[in-house]
Amino acid sequence: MGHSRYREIAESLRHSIRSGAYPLGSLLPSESDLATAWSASRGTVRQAVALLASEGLIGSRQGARRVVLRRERRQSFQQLNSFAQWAQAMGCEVSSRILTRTTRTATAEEADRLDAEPGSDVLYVLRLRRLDGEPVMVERTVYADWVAPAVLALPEDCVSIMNSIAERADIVAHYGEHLIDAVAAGSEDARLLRVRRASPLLRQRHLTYTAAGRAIEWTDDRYRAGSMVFNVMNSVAAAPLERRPGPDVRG
Amino acid sequence: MGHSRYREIAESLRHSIRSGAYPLGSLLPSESDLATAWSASRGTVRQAVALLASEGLIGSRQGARRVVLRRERRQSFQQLNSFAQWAQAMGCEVSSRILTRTTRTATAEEADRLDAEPGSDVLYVLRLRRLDGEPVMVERTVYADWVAPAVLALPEDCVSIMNSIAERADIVAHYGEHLIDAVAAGSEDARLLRVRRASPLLRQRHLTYTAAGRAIEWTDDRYRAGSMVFNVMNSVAAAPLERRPGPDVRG
DNA sequence: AAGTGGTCTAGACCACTCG
DNA sequence: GAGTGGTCTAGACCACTTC
Repeated sequence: MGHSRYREIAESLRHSIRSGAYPLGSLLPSESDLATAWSASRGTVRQAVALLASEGLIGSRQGARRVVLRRERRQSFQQLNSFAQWAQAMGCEVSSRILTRTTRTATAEEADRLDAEPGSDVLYVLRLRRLDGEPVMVERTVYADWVAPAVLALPEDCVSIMNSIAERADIVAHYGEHLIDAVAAGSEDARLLRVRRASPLLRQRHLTYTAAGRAIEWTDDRYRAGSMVFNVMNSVAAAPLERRPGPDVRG
Repeated sequence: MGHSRYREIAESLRHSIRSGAYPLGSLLPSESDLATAWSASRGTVRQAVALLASEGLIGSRQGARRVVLRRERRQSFQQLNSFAQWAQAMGCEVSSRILTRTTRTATAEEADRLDAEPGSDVLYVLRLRRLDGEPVMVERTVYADWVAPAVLALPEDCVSIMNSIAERADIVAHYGEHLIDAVAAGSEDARLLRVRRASPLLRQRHLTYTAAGRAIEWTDDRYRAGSMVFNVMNSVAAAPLERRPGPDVRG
């Protein structure tokens, strides 16, 4: 993630947008103007503006100047994957407690998600997570067997498991897949989050992979309604988020 | 969306991945191999694989071959923005009915979202949407005043309002911003969706813009729990989705 | 008609992975 | 050390928007 010419140009444009030098709805300079201003080739300038477009800051259409759509940058991979890093970036005081940590046989779905043998062992972890002291999220994770020893070695108030196993065991997340829907609180959810049974929760299930495509964990996170919102920008050129039919669309 | 060389290459690779010629976890040919095979330049090949990466199908790391992460393609902008196009692509029979269509004064939030004068008029539309006959989603939309005439002219069982106003009034959506969370069903929601009051619903609010950045509509869609799931893939290189704090994170 | 972004080429050097 | 992807250049032509 070192410095490169196009990142430098992108960072400068990002700063100009954030500071209001290019207000919302205004037009960016043309590619050739930027190229001469930075004495870079047009290709390099295009890499810079493509980066901003992928962050949702600007939009482009053939034949017209690029337009400013947002002022602020979208958050990083780490912040989407890690509750702790998201919360800390927002300036909230985050705390976590592991309530259960047991080795058990994987269910059929868990084995499938983790790409493990049916009937093999997984490590199940139940955690309650708080923001500024308020219980906000219940997290239920199964870790693949090869990750389990690193997770078992952590203290029960560990703030970021993914962070810790990256540092201590060199297990690093590179890709993630996320499924987002709404569910009714079960009795355990209700007790831990201090809400009524069957009240609405926002659920984010996610599967995390290494760079080589090996599954690390499969997680079911449930947020108290009102405590979190997911946000996505899209355009005709790119639609990162997808809808899927739920299991009971038909009757 | 015409054909171009890199789209042609991307489509071919996408087909090879889907058909299993490149199985999950396998490595793609190198850029130079692809370039000679297609007698294209390396730049063009890079555009093709960048497209697949943006769809979440493949991952890349400097120095290593590209790896296959998924078999299936992510859906399009239209399918994220339009319930009708999403449902039709899945092969469901979709029907809609407009229950209310009234002109009223915009609330402060609506005026803000639509970038309109406070106190100006908007068109409010309440719709019930069904998949295969089952009520699945309640949609509440406010349209900007300049869009209202086109919407008022549509029949009450119009399947896709965005589609219709694109064809008839040349009002075309280019960008969208989406906020996803969970809410409890209100009494109107409960009656229309045939669920209990306060039961969980998945809410997708979205703001739609034209190519010039002008706001078209601000919508609150509520799905019966279990009828829909949002899906997103991310990587260290790109995180399209973002978390946000909800209004009541603090106590 | 002029300006702008979209596509494409044919090179080059560097940083990184892997055996 | 060989192979691979990441970055960059300096051109070219085309499609589209704008006036």
